[in-house]
Amino acid sequence: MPDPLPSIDPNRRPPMTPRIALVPDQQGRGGRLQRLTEQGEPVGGVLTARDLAAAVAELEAAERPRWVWAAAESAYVPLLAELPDRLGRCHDLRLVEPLLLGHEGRWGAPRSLGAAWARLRGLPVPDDLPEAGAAEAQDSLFAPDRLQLPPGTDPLTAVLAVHAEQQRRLGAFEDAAERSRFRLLVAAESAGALAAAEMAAAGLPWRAEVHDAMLTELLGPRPTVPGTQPARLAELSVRLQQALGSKPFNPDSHTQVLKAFADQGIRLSSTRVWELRGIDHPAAELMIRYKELSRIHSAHGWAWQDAWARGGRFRPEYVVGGVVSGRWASRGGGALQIPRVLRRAVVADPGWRLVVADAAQLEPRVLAALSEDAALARSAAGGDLYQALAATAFHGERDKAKLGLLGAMYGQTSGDIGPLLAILRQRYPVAMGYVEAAARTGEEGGIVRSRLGRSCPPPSDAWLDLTEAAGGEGEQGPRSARARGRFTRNFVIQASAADWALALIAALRRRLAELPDHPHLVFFQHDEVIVHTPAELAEQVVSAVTESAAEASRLVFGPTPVQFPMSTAVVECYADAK
DNA sequence: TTCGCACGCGCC
DNA sequence: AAAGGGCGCGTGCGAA
Repeated sequence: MPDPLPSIDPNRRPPMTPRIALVPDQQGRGGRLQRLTEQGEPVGGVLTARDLAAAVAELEAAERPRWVWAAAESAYVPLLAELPDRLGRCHDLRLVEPLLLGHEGRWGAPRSLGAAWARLRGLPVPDDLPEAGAAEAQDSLFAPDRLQLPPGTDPLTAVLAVHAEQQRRLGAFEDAAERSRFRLLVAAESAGALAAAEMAAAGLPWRAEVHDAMLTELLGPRPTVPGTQPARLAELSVRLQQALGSKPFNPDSHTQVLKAFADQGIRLSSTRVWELRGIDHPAAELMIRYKELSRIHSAHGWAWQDAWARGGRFRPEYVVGGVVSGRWASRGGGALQIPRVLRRAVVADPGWRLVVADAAQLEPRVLAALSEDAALARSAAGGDLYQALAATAFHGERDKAKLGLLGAMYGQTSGDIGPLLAILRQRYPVAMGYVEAAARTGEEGGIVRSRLGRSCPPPSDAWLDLTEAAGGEGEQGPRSARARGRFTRNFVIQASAADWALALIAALRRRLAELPDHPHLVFFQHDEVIVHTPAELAEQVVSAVTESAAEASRLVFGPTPVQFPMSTAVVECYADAK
């Protein structure tokens, strides 16, 4: 019986894509290949390749298979520089294993190839190694074998067995629609592994001289002696001490700052900027300015540039599935937290452009599609969702519509948001009922899942003890129960938005590969992508983005009146995109 | 000296 | 006036 939803497939020939397992040699450039059926049965013999990249490139061109490997870090990254074209599809065992474990309620079980192999064979299951950054792996001549296989185990044998087992578990979903969506999740997560490796290799174009000029303007010239404070910070530090009439103190120390203000009779509960803003004292403004500049210096200053943005590219490392909701995390350089002010340094190469695209109001649209609330879907049928919501329910007051909807998705209860939530509940009972049901499930210790089937973590033992002890007393249950309710309430939306974004990335990288001259993804941040492209292809890239968003919507949500518009900009500099 | 935590702020 | 989901990371600081 055909699945009700198609899987991601460039040639629209689902679902029988040829599969080839790929295992590189421990050293050298060779490796082994094994053709597989969909179920993971070997077909024919093992092919040994002296030049793995050449063999892979040839098979990719001829068959467009789905490559099966233990992990992209070990199987794809080393090949990347030698392949003439990107690979189209893969099944990444290391990423699929935790998706399956989570769905099976075996959250937290070790996820390496070796662990999956051990479970299959009834062997002692090795713990996962702590995550290692790329720099760490490169520095070590004897990088640990991250596959965690028992000594003497043939990696190809383990890859084949674990892959067959994963395919069996995927096929074991009883509900056909659920199975189909989870298969899509597996394909999309694996596509994420390809995209992440490619983006790390490409890097985000970064003009060090622009960055340097900005730092110099804000902070003063780069200190020649490492470890000394830039001039502006040192000046502010002195002026702070004068303003507070205090002995020298370290403005980076919360305790010392609190004490210095307290000596002036100003009692602060923290040194947060919003709290300082309410203080009528010259030192407060100086402190705020100091924190602004100090933050830029320590988080994205010259040291950061030396470490992460050399050779005209910022090269972070993306961690696919690094957040439980399915959002990506990053390791090194704070890739997902580039301050807006520094976007001036992100500049396309000469003759090239940046296509900056973000999904407008993604999360409320996801809520509309998930909950199938017809009234909310009408507001999400295009254009400005908050404005449409305001026109319908908030007398045109957009701010109130936005605040209310965000509050509903995050579980906010306090402040003057109550009346807004009441209006939303009355006008959009289906959508509000959806998030409230998710919250109740969480409060009761249950599990919720994203649209494609990514599971949230179960409550911890400590949480169970706490809520047990509280015995459901109190108006809304104990604090920890309500906190978990907020988490699961948000999880269904954030994780489903991540599902959609992964599908977008998968579709977009496929469409980009069809264009000449390799426009390529260089940045991905939750609901935003940047493509670096030859200028003459920019409009085609914009079309590819728009089409990919429509494809992602169709794949993840099926037929829905909800639109997921992308706002796109073709620019030379990232800072000009908004 | 090293490690882990709290804080605070950057991004979504 | 503060508030409410998810992260990474630099700094200070006390414990080990």
